[in-house]
Amino acid sequence: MIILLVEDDTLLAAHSIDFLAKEGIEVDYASTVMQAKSISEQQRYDAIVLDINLPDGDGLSLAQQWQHTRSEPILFLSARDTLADKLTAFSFGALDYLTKPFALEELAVRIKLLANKATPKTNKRFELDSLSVDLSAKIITRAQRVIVLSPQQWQLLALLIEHYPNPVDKATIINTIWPDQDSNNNMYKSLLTRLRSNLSHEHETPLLHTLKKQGLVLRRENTDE
Amino acid sequence: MIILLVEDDTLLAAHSIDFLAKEGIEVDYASTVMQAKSISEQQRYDAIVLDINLPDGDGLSLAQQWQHTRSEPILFLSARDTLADKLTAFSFGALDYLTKPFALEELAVRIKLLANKATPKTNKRFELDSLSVDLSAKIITRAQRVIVLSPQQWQLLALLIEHYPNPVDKATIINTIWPDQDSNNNMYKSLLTRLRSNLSHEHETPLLHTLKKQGLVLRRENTDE
DNA sequence: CTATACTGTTACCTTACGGTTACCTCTGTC
DNA sequence: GACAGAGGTAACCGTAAGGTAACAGTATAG
Repeated sequence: MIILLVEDDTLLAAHSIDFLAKEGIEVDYASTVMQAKSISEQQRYDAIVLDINLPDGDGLSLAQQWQHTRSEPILFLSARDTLADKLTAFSFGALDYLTKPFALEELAVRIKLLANKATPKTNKRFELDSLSVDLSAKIITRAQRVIVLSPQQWQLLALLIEHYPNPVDKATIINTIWPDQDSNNNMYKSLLTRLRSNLSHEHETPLLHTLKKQGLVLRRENTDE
Repeated sequence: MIILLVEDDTLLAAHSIDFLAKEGIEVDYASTVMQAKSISEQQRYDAIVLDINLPDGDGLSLAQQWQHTRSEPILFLSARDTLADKLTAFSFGALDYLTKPFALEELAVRIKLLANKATPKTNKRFELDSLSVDLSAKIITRAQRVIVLSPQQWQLLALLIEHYPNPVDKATIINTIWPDQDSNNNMYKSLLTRLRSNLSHEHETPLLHTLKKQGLVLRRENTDE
């Protein structure tokens, strides 16, 4: 079992890593948002433990960015123990929240629980029509042809796959891809056109359908009459 | 979503039930171990919330008994906040542990998380005659034929399904679909005609019936008053 | 420093959604 | 029987939401 720990208190981190090792939990460690991003690039974890206060940003926005590109369960650590803090964290995709100071034993137990819950989701492959997506390797093919997507396009596709076969609300998409930006409808339209054109070359059946006023779906059938 | 709450503090229980109801969580309630056992006999829950200290036993042993007979995720409540207490609870199969006093909001969030983990999203379906509606995926079929509805028509159909098998008052419909607008009766009539024509092509039996002066119903036959 | 890719921006096109109107049927009441 | 009032249908059409293409600014690589 391997987790990612992002925590700027190096002493606490050292103790944690030490203790978790005894519990059979391997730890990748980062002390800043920047580090966390680069370290985690090529790795899949069983869980991610995020401190909220970090020197170059905060764990919350990091979690938000990862919410739809990564599938790891997230546990937040924070000295802040007000209800508002906790609710915010959960709304950012946290699956658990531990206030400092905490016992390392409890952290270990909760990590193990999160990791166990996540394991049944080992199936990391998505198939629809002639489209095939490897979510962990980030490789997409359509009818034997390899497709390369830009970061934004990948984010959108991952979001749609995550909700498949249900549609995703346009507002949700915009909030996910442009978390802080002012929501510009044109950016959304452009992104959509681009993803569409990449996913279906030539005369392949379109897979991205928008339900007016309701959102965007990934489906096979052409729902025309 | 329905949960089982076992808690001997009736005041706390009442508040909790009240609050959870507002969050859309239905609660079966028991104040003792005995009660909990008999109430839960025939029911499957999305999660179980157990107080540890109970008048006729303790939540821990209850959890232990259920460990192999029931599959629901368990969250413990307790005023005891020592590490040992927590570790014990987790070793008895707890998936979460909340120390009293706690905020009802946090309880609600954690319950929802537990319930989600347990149930890998099953979409809500509605079936009537040859009509089949997937409310999450927003797919409608009538006798294998896919039906596409406009946003307003969706809203209306969803509203009717929500109240099925009861009729929905015309005023309610108008207020739902045109919340701020001035209620124009013609708009209502148009919408209704359009939805009807979409739902039953050709000679299929009509499913939308208006009961004079009472409202609109989804029904198989016109079994009027 | 050039080349390339990615994304934000603009301008324009197309479609079908939904409001409007006109007219029809049916039922009940005086 | 005529009229009122509710419910139902069909057609018309302005408009906004959705879709596309081309351009520009910025980064990143080589």
